[in-house]
Amino acid sequence: MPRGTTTTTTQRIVDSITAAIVERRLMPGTKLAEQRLADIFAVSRTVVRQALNQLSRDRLVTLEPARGAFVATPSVEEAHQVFELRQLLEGAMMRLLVLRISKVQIAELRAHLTAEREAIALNNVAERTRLLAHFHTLLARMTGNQVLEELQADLLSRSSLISLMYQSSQSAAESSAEHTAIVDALEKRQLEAAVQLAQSHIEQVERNLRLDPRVPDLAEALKEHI
Amino acid sequence: MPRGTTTTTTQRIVDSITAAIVERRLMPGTKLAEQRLADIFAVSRTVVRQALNQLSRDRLVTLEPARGAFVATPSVEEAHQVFELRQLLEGAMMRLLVLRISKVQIAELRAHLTAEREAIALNNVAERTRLLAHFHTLLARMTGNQVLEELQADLLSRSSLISLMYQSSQSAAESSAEHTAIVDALEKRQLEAAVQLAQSHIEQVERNLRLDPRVPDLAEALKEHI
DNA sequence: GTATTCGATCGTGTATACAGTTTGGCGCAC
DNA sequence: GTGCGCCAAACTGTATACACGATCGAATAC
Repeated sequence: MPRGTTTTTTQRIVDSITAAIVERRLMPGTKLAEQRLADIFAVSRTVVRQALNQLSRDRLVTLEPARGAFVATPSVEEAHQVFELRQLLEGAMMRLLVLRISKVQIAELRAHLTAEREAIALNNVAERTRLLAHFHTLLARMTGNQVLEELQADLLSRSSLISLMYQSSQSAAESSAEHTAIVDALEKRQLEAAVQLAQSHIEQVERNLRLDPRVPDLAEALKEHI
Repeated sequence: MPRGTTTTTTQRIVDSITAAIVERRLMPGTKLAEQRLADIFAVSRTVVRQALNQLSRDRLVTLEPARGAFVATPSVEEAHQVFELRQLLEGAMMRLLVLRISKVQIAELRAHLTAEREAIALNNVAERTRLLAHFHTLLARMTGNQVLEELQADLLSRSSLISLMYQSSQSAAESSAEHTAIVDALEKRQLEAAVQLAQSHIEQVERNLRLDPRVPDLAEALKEHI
């Protein structure tokens, strides 16, 4: 299809596969054969390859030479490193935001918090998951630093994959309460409190992953079916 | 050079172009036509396209739809954002390293500092530039966090492009002295001093860029030639 | 019955072909 | 002489073709 939307074709496939991964329709480790994807999206392998390359840069899929593309299976170590970096970054962001954040932005955050609580009250799982992640995107955006915002988006998508791989037992209500505490601290310009709250929030998210008892996927899968 | 040890054809071309950009053989704004690159590297456009896509993800080239690839010309704003993020990150790294760094690692840093001073004494410009950047790679590596290390590599390559675009008037000797002060603070586990030194070092690097008098390239170019 | 090797099939890696768009130049009108 | 428009060359975006390598199964040897 050579028509107009030239640049969006690849992106459409990237978005589609990303959504499929995040929404658990594609489980970690799943093979992504180029021709099958090409058939599904009614494009050539060329475009699919570009999409897979992008996804591999986002660490959502891994490319094994001469073997193909697979939905990424982040290791426990990688998971820890991602969350450690997020912890550093959120702390640093607080230092910026305490100085910079405006009343309008605080109001925007409050509105977001309300939306979070609504989705939780309605038990709208998909929406509440999206909103809980989007809170962090908002914070990054409010620094006014687009490079930082892009980095945050990167880390969030990786976190998303990690969370669904190591099923999180996180309580959404607790998360939202922690978000509220962070906004409170920001509003009062309490630097140390904001940093502390933001960092322990991320720590909490990581702690609620089932990281410890994991064994390689293969062994575990076999155990189930003896 | 940021990327891993995979020696595929595509990676070879990415590395080659990256080197050319960093070593100023390809100036910002230069058009990178696919067929010409394909001829030069004796491969097909397919491979060149993959390489250009990777480079655009690294922000070393920009892809304009239906127009082609160009060596990136980071804006003043983007430059500032990159350095702001680096400042945050280096500060955060200091907090980790003050807790984690070992005597062996300190020794490694000392050895590196010696190499820096040698290159400066010999006026070996290429080597001293490489070493001054590599100091920051080393710090990132010593956190033991590979995700952080990759991010740092990314930011350093972008900084490199920025530095050569907005010709830095940085004194290499001063930079190296600041590096030494950072290592001293780390060795003595002086948290606040280390953070302060690391951040003001990055600030210094940014301050030595010719960022201020810049206007959009077009307007400036016209001004010169009235 | 188990292990090993060989062959077929499938899939990736690269090259090439084709269609559509942008760009720069030439000519024509004013 | 200047400005506008049209045409051709060049280039990008996508599809297709082909070759090499990997994976899996079957058949054979032990």
